[in-house]
Amino acid sequence: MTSRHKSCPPLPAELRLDRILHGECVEVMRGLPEGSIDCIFADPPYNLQLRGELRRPDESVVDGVDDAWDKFSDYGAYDSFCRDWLSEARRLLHKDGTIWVIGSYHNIFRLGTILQDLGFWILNDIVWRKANPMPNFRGRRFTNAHETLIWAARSPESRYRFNYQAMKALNDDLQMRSDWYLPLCTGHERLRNEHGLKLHPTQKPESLLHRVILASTNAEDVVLDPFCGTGTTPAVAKRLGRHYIAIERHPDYFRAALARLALVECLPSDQLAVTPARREQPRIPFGTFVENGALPAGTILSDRQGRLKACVAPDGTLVAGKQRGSIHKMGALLTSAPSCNGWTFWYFERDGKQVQLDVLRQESHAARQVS
Amino acid sequence: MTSRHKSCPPLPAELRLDRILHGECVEVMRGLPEGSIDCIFADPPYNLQLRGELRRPDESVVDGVDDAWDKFSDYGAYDSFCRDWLSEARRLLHKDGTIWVIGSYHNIFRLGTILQDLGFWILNDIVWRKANPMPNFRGRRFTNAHETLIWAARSPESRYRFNYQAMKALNDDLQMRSDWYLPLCTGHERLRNEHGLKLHPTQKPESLLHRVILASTNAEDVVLDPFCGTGTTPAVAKRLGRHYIAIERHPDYFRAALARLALVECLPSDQLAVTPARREQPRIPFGTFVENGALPAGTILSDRQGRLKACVAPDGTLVAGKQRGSIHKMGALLTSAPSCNGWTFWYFERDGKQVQLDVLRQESHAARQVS
DNA sequence: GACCCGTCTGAATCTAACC
DNA sequence: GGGTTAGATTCAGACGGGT
Repeated sequence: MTSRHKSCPPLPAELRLDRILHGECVEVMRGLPEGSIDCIFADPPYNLQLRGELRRPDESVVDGVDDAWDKFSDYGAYDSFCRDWLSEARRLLHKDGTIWVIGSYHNIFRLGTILQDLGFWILNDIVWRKANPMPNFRGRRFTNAHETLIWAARSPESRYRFNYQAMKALNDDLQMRSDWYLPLCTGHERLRNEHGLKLHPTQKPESLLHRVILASTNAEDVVLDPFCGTGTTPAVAKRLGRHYIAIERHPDYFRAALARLALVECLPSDQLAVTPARREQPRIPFGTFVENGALPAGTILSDRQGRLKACVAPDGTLVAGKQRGSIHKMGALLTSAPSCNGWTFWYFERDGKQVQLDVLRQESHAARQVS
Repeated sequence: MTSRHKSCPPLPAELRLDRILHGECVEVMRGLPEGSIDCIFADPPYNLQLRGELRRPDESVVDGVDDAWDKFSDYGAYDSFCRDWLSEARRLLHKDGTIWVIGSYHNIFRLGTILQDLGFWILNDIVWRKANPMPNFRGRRFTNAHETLIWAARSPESRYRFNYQAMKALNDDLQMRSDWYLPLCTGHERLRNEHGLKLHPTQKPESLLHRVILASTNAEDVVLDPFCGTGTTPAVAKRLGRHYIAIERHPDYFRAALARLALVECLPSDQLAVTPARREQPRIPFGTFVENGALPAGTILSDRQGRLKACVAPDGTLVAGKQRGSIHKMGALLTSAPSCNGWTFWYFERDGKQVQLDVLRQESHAARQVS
């Protein structure tokens, strides 16, 4: 990529850098000069359409998002809102600039379609796999354990920046994949008010922004966040030696972001080094081997002596007589033991020999390159 | 969910099950009866932005790749094609039916938007994390290591099927998350022609369909795949004891699918069962245990901490002070909770120990199985 | 200080059968 | 079809207090 700082005329006088601006995002963006931004990160309202109160099994109430800023009358209103701010975003982007947007299934398909329709060129969709998502309390869906980011260049012709080697280094010298495993923003990082309540319902973790900014910008590039909330994007940008412009409408969030930024210092330039990636523990559910046909449903397992037998069901449970349960539970049940490691207890037949279940897991670990 | 097989009039004579149909998907779908399908899996053509040559869904080549109008017209043509087949899909779906679509960032945002606009209700977006994705050779993007599935009900009011316990069992007794780690279709599973070349460019792994079908259908449900390719969906459906209707246009794929299905056998019905939903187990009224003397009238129940007490009345209600009601209502009343599961809330004394009420019910279920 | 245990919480479109 | 009620339903991680 030819950097803006090399290929373009000097910045217009009206672009003052490293500021958080208080106001409506589209209005404020209209006041910024065309082509002046290298990278945009945007975390717009999700239009969640939540219907009622949700309680955990222990009857405690989930403190969900019920703020007015997330409510839209219908898809049309949401689309119109997004076309407006994304059009402004495209005007502000340098011709080689890129944009990141984050969302969930409620809104990400609208965002992706509008990006494509406006002429952006999608480079990747990235999955933020949450280490500690909220469970599905009613057991009616899969646990919603991820959010999606779209990374797009201003146009198909953009010679965009991608710090390939930095991403590879961040991932133990393997190419960085499109699925990122990161924890939620909790603990001390989560900003709280004087009552100890979260200040913002959806504060993003700095680790996420760290990876985004490190991947797609250079030091001294200009990063814009039109919905900056409590200031995660400008905070990480500042720490990593990038310039920032951030916009926030809500006075509480705006004040919190100002205070937060005052405490952030830019890393010395010789320390803008990568942080090590957290590797996930590879855990392989037994059901995996039923799905992939290594142990198809109907297979008979036995214990080492061949005295106890059980049949594999399509969902990875074992069945013996009228009883059904996991490999561990059934091992315990049939031996009247308080507990049992099903991986080492059960055997299956392969090439006429009895093979311990755990062998499958070991083989799978060996084959598995990236967790 | 009330199954189609219980709540609906008999299938029209024209719905002949367990067939692969040769033809254009929309045309063939038009010939099938409304509301006759329980679940649809669709892997439509991705078709966009490939190798500088753009093709419309009808395979005609779009020229003028650099022309903005043609790009728009290409998205428009793709959208129009998808609105057509998704509208037919919605007509065919039973009111409580669900649909799965799979795609990549090239098309999944168009699909998601159209699904929402047509009135489908998204339940989850699922990320298929590929165990062995193709690396990014040019080092200009993140390794594209996943595809996205959208799971949606026909409408927000659909009482859709989700085999929660089976999915939990498949994942070592933890809720199944929205990110699935599965290998690509390779090796013996990959269909090849006489030259050893892969027969279909994007054959999906059976493990993916196993999870999809197990999660969202019952045995004997009807599964439709409008773009069945080499027949992965009908093959897994048949093995798992589901009915199928599959559509394929390309004669080579159609023939391969026919040959493949001829070799697939359905699992014996006693091996098809998965962990049942507790909701679907036979209900046992609490009063049963008062009648049969297991908990005679006059028995004192307490909560787990032993702080709240209530007395069992002859009709199976509980009495505390001036208040009387079901085990659930009294648990809710005494804790000021909006609701309460009395089975797990109340304890009684047996052999000097506090035993949860639900244990009685479990013992009764177990006894019922044996008899 | 180390460890255990109980408590709290997170972008959530979160019930279904019966009368 | 609407209202009522039975009863199904949670995982990881941070934090704080007690041993």
